[in-house]
Amino acid sequence: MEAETLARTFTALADPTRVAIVARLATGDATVKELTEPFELTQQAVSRHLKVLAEAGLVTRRQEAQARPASLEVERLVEILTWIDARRAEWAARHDRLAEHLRRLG
Amino acid sequence: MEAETLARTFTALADPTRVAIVARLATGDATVKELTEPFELTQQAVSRHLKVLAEAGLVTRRQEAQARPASLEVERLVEILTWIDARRAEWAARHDRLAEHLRRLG
DNA sequence: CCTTTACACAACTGATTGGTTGTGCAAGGC
DNA sequence: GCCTTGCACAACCAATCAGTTGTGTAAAGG
Repeated sequence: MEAETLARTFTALADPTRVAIVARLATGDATVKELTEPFELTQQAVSRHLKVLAEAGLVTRRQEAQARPASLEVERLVEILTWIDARRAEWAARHDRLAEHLRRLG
Repeated sequence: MEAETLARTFTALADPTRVAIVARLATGDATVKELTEPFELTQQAVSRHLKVLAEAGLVTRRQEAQARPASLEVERLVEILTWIDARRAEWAARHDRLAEHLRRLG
């Protein structure tokens, strides 16, 4: 994944409230109303946070009578997971080579 | 991990340049000078990005003559990885239950 | 010593962010 | 038809951010 796309996803998660919302949505869908109370925010604030998450592709919305429940898009999270694991692997490979080098020397 | 700590880490990665710097550091340590050219930034800009990454614990600096090379702190990345995987697991468990439910019905 | 190298700190600027209040609107219940 | 519910859009505000230029400084080389 390119740096820009990834940064956009990270930007959406660069806020404690949104991180908490994502954690909440992992346990089940929720409406704006349902998120308003626990997070002590106005309905508008929650609505905006969900919009940011939706624009980053971390969340999808659907219509259900007057309500518009939000669903977590786990695919997006997995993309981050994949990227991080790739970096971790590069890092680990480098450190393995270093250890091997030191082993040969000693 | 709490939402706030995690958001701080995500904030550091909420910029394409810093994501690219992290990717670069995964392949080996680098000085400010070495990062300036490929990213077409001033020395000061790179220095600031590294400071943000360091404050988030994603990078450490060390002194080496006049230079101050930056090292990736893979531990921090692993913390993100762990958190995301936990959310993914919750989400998956929920969807398994739903599938089971539908299977029983059908 | 004096210069060069590699870097950090400070002040400034324009853009973005997270929050607010105010308002509008579509879907149901009565 | 009217009221309530659930939500989104718009305007505004203070704070933060990413970048710039300008300047200071510690370490190494001549």
